[in-house]
Amino acid sequence: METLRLDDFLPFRLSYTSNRVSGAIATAYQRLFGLSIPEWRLVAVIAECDGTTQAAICARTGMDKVTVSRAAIALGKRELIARRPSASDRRAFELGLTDAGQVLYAQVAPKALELERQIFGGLGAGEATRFLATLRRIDAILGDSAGDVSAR
Amino acid sequence: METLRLDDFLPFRLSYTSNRVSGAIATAYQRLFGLSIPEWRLVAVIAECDGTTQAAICARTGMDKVTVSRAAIALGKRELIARRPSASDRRAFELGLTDAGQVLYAQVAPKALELERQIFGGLGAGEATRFLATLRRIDAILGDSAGDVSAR
DNA sequence: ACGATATGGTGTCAATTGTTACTATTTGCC
DNA sequence: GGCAAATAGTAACAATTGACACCATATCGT
Repeated sequence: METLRLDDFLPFRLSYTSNRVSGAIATAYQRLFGLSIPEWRLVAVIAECDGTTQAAICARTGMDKVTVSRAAIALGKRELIARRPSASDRRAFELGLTDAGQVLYAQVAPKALELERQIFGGLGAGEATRFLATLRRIDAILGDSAGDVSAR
Repeated sequence: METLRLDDFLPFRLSYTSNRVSGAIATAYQRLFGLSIPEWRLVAVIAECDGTTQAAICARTGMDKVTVSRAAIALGKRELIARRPSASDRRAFELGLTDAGQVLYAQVAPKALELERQIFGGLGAGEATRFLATLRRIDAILGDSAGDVSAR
């Protein structure tokens, strides 16, 4: 039997490292801006693409629609985003940053890039690029199948 | 201002892919063996290293001690692991697989390796190796500092 | 045009997860 | 030897998360 060593088992190591990175980032955002990870993701997506809807954010980020809904409500209450009823679909909102949201984003975005550099800047030349490419290849292998590899 | 694109933002992509992989694995283990991810990790560690204690498992896997405690109790109830009071430290248990646990492990381990191959086998030659090495480098960068990058 | 079905979004509930506090034992220090 | 501080493990609680049910609107087939 081929042996199994947890230390070399890729799904474990991936989860382990990812959790550490997420923890570090989450702490920083909470402390600096009072934003949870879902909330800051919404801010980032909306800044990139004004007028998106919650469903579009779900598709793009893989977050659950309930998570997105809660984050949107919270950001709305803090008046960081505006939720205008969509003209073309009266069930949906078009999400946009308010002025306050744009001010926040102007602080958040550079900080995000700085954190990224702190963590991934120590990698060798090309290493980060290859790493990102491999992550994308894994996504492709998992496919659009909601991720149930074992269902065959 | 250097632009921030969520699609290229490494902490996000890492979390995204890791969640998909974990989800796939978790579903498979739940369905096949009725094991949660913490539980199957305990089985794997104990199989590798008979007589370990819960604290050692925490150190090795980064899991919270409460999580480990719960998993150990659950596995004990199912009589997959035995929890013998440690001779040298009467607070601790020495954990070991029962006969039933070993039977289970003999099924679980090959399946784990097969799942790993299904997901990571599609990567190019050396790509998986480099990927693992990069994960370890990231761990090293984060250091032992409980992961608070922002605390400076 | 109209009924069936799908979709955007939210409320509610259950399960998971982490936080804090606690007991029992051990270790280090005087 | 005895007391302070640390550690192994657990319990009780709080917060996060996701699953499910639901309403309003939109889309599709006929």
